[in-house]
Amino acid sequence: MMIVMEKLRKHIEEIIPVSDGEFDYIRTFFTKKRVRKHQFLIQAGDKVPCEYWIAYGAFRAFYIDEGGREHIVQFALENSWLSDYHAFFHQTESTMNVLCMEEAEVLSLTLSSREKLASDLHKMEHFFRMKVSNGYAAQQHRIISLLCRNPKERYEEFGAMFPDIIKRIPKKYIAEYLGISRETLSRIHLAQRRQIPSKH
Amino acid sequence: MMIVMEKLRKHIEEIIPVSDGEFDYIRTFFTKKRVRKHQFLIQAGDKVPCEYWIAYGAFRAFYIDEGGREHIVQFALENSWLSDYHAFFHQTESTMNVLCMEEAEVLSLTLSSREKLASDLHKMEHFFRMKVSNGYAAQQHRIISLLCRNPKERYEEFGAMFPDIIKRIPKKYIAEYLGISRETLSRIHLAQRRQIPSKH
DNA sequence: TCACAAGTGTGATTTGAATCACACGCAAAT
DNA sequence: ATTTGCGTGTGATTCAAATCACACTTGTGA
Repeated sequence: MMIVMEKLRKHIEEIIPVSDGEFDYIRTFFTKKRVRKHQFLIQAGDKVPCEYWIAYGAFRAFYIDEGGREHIVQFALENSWLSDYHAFFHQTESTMNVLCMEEAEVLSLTLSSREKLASDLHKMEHFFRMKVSNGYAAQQHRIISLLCRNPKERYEEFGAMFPDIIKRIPKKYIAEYLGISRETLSRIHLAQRRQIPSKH
Repeated sequence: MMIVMEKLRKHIEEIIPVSDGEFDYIRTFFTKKRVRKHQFLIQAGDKVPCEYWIAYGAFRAFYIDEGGREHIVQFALENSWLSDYHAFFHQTESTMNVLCMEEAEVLSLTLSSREKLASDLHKMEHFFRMKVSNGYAAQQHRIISLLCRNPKERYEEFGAMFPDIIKRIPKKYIAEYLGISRETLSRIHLAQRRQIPSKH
């Protein structure tokens, strides 16, 4: 649908101005894809030719450890970019899985397209730099949170930062993101509900 | 010293080719600074006008939590870039401290210089994008390590990835980086020495 | 060179969170 | 409409790592 491309344009224009002519060029690099719930966008062991921009829908990117436990690396809702970036940049096999949690529409961008876009249009190089810089700062925040805060504090901070995710995503996955057991998060969550009695 | 600038040029040329003329321009944005052991490069509460490239020396960037405990965000040895990037990008007050651990020489770059350099020279925009992309991937690795691995595994992984840091930096700081208590790391370390008897 | 600080080792004790085990309600698939 | 599975709540138990307490060793600045 046209709407998806228009949405991408809006997203890009949050960082850089884009003329009609430029966007006609930019759009040619992207390929639209519909993804259904429970479908994998990336599976561990796959080559990772693309990164994805989420027009709408919800994904989780997770890593499975030796013991078979899932650990969530990233949640991605609309307007997020998503891939196994290590595998994507180095064109190696993925160590991560990316699974669709809500029916989605995404635009994919291959590495060569991305690099061509960045080298052809200085402003797109700038756009990608800004995006990854923000991601870097956000990840640093998460590292500090993992190092400094206990489960309760991490959950509260997460809730304050991402109220939309708390509402949409099952708690068990929030627990996997925060490095907390399902049960511990349930008890924290209960304690919170006791403090703030329901408003209806 | 000239040598420092030459070293910077080599560092940049690992990513992009740079002509003599270009480098004469690039170098004008950087300011050399000597830093002594125990000196702060950034203190929590300071404005953060610059990021720094380490020509030689060693720094630790750490965050102090409410309980007064230090948590190490980054070690930076020669050829690393270092700042409180959140505060730097947003030109707000630092929440981190950066302390010199070994006499150092650094080149500082203000935010406006950095952005001018990136917008004047497309290839420098590319350079900075590559740098931050690599940092992003490295941080993601660290997050996965914090989520998936126990203290022993984290220490062993760290040792395998950064043998130079293990040698140069006191173990107590490694512990703070890994989110482990000093004592636990000491016991892990002892267990390792028992397994691999000393070679002399 | 001497004294004090910083870093490390090691035992005993405590504790926060994981794990185990089970029940219950709701959503989705047939 | 009903069965199956997924997400959640909750108690009992275990356990890994933090904390506490102290000694020893090394580095270093006056």
